Amino acid sequence: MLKISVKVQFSSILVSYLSCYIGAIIPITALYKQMANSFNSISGAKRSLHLHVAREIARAILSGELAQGSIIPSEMVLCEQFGISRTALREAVKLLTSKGLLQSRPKIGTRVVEKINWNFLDPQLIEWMEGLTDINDFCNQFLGFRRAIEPEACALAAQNATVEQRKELSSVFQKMSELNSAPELDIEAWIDIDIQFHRIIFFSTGNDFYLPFGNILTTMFEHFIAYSSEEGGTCFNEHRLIYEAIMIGDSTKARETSREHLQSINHRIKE
Amino acid sequence: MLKISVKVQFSSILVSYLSCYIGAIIPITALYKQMANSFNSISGAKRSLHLHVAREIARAILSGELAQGSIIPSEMVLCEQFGISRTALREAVKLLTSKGLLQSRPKIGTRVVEKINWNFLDPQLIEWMEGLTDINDFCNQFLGFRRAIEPEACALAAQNATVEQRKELSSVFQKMSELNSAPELDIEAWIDIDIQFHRIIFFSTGNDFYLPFGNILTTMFEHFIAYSSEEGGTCFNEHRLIYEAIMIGDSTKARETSREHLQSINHRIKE
DNA sequence: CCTTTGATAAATCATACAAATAAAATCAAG
DNA sequence: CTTGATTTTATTTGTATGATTTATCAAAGG
Repeated sequence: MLKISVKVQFSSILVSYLSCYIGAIIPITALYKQMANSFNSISGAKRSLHLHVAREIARAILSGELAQGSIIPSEMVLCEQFGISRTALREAVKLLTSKGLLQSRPKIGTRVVEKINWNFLDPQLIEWMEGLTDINDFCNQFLGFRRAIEPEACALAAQNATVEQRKELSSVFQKMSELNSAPELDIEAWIDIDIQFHRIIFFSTGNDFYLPFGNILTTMFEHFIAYSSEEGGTCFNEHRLIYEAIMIGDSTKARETSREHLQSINHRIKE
Repeated sequence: MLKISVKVQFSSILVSYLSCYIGAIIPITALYKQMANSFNSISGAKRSLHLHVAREIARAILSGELAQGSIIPSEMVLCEQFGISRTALREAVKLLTSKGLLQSRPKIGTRVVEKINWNFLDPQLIEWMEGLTDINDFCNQFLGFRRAIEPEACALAAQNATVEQRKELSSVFQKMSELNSAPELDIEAWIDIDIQFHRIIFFSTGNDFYLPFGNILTTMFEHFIAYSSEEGGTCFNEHRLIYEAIMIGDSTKARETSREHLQSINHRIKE
């Protein structure tokens, strides 16, 4: 713990933010250690101190409480407020710098970068948005994005998937088929296998730029998108069409079926 | 500088890597400070020590010298090899962890994550690939990726661009037109304005998920893709068609013209 | 087979010093 | 006295280092 005298004047923004999310009076270290276990299970994101702090700062940025272009409080001030060492804080800042949220220079301080430069395609960043945006709008934007990516990915997969990948896709589809024919839909299992289905397609494109979308899709499904049982049922046929097109290597058909699939679905929102 | 005695046995992989890229004998700190100025101008990436180290480690991973799933040498060993403090090394590792390249746990060490989880859509990561991949293949993959993203982005921009964004696009197109009608094509200026043209389109989609592609495209153009003068000429008409479609809000036409543009181009490779 | 214990590597803390630079203070020329 | 250039100073991030804590594997012991 730092021993310098407390400066009374500091960013009112972050203070209000802190009191909102953590409570500014109790030293965060104690509070954190107290909560560590209960939080661990929720998202697995609080294992390390710097990650916890990074998340808090990121959410302050994403929510707009720390305005774009503004200078956040200096390292010393933040260390006090979070009750952590400079090492931990700096690692948190480095993490956010890497994602395009912050940028720091000597004497100037650490600045919140313009939204234009935020790396929205980072799964961790997407996770951190939970509860900060209008989920409905967010999911619709994501859908508008999937409509660009997935049809092309399916077309490429139909063309480039290796034998092993086709086998894997086949076995996943098999499980999908079993789940679908069961008397009652096991939603948990369906979500899991649905994610796997789409992941394999991205990995089968033979194009490195499509790889990250497997994780992005997974994050979105696990944090923002919910299923209804009817939907799972109706979706199966569409998945079958995509599957068949990829397996026979018909890229045009794969693109078409995927496009139709994405036109028909309407993401259900969590909670 | 660490004062512990040098352990003779360490990862031969990283050693060979080091001797290859930096030279293992001279302390890196000195060497780095010597090179700092000359490097600064090249990419601006060497300003800080941890960033420099992060880049080196990242390139060792991207090139495959540090195998996926393998454990990299411990902090102490790496500190010695790079001649830096643990602080700097840890910040470098945090940076790479944030990009999905590394993951570290107590007692285990720091592991290279599977390629599946690498964040290929991070501009910095793309920058670091310079010289490590077959550029031709890399650019073709990128083209296969643009073919998915850009037509949709153009369609969305036609639909959602604000008045200010349309004005901005218009002014950029104006400059494009001037450059095109000049007796001799100013390639530098054309690249610059071409990048701006596409950036504005991404920013005009009204969809946050498209925002990162502005920077990705910029990075690719600046580091991997070269222009020939004839190409700039033939491209102008295609840009005009896209521009007009967006300005009149015809999303279908915007999608089509963009698609045609991407079908016709054949990325020229740098050098 | 299960539990305990020890060794090890990362995680965090605390402190010191270096480097960069914005802003203030100083100096020089008109 | 004013103005512009220059130097100095103060502040903030950057780097280094050693101590301490925590998590986890692995081996010893019940």
